[in-house]
Amino acid sequence: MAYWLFKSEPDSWSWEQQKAAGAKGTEWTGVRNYQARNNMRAMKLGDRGFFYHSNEGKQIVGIVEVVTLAHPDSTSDNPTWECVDLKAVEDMPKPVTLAAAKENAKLSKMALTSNSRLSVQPVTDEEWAEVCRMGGLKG
DNA sequence: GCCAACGTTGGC
DNA sequence: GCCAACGTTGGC
Repeated sequence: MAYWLFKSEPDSWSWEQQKAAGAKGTEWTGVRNYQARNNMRAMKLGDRGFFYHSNEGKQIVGIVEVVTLAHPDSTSDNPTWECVDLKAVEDMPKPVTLAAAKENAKLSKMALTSNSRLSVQPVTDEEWAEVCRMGGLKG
């Protein structure tokens, strides 16, 4: 299984809204960046991701799961843009802030800290385990 | 609200 | 195909 990180501004799409979408999940729309789209194309059913609030909060607040493979983004006329569907799995018992991630040497190579502009990022097994530990989850 | 970093666009 | 100009993102 692969791990990912999804960024969203809570003003446009928040963790609360994601949870409200329930078990069938909802499209992760609005990605208009090739690198981010390619990451979504590489996703498989059951892959997991962190849900990160940018701007406001600047912290990882929950875990999501990929419930459909990449398909055309229904909010775009251009079939170039694709997205997956995500469902909320669980809250981070203790949200992991960007500041905390930056201070952790094990996370120094994480895309979140080194390429903050990328909205859908790969996460390594080691990074996943470390963030889960910081957040109070087993992983 | 500012601005640095990055990605995209478009003229040549 | 290069690169300057521009727009957007997101941390501060």
